[in-house]
Amino acid sequence: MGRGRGSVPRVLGRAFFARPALVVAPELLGCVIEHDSAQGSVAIRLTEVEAYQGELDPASHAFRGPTPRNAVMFGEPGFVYVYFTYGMHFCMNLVCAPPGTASAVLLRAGEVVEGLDVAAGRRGDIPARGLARGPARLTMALGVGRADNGANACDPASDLRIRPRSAAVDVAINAGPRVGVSTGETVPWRFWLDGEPTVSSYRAHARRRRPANPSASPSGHAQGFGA
DNA sequence: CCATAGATGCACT
DNA sequence: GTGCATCTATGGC
Repeated sequence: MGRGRGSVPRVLGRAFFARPALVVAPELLGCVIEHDSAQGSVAIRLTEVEAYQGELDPASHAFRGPTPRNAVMFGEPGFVYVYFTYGMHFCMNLVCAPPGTASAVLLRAGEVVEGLDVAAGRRGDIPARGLARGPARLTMALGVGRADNGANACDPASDLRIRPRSAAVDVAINAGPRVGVSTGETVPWRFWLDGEPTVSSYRAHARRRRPANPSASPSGHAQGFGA
């Protein structure tokens, strides 16, 4: 499904990912992640991502060096790092920077542009914009799990691959603090497309037994650059 | 819309 | 044992 007979899907190249996550992340907005499975293909146009800066980044799984779990992050750019969290959710990253540098971009949300029925079968009968609104929801809608850890998204023959933007991004790219992270960093490492209903609403990580922070931006559609 | 609680497996201290 | 790069259900406004 989704490709002409005998043609090969166009994918982003290794060189695109062989740069720091902070550079790659905003350029991924509008690109399309696609997964083939026995149930059919699902494609999602990315509307929200987050950069993780490996050993420089206290919030990164790679902050304390390589482990069996995060090994893929230290490997080839353009490969997929899938992790399991909260006892029930999978989230997926695209690895950035040359091997040895654990830089990666978390895919946080997107718009299902192909395989709507397949995605809905996995996520249930909810408004379409909610199918991939949130990193674990996006992964579920795609049908991605443990088995996809280490897949090469730059391989056109891969079941899990990343396509370039099919159209220019004609809205503002917003930047803000990451979700679930409290490192006190001043650099905004979360990026999203302005006005997208598929962007997950921002919550300043519901810390256990701590009052809500009234100074945090409560909206998923917060201000853009320099605002 | 917003806020909170509970679920639940596992990597790592 | 602790704490998750989270989600859903349920409650209030």
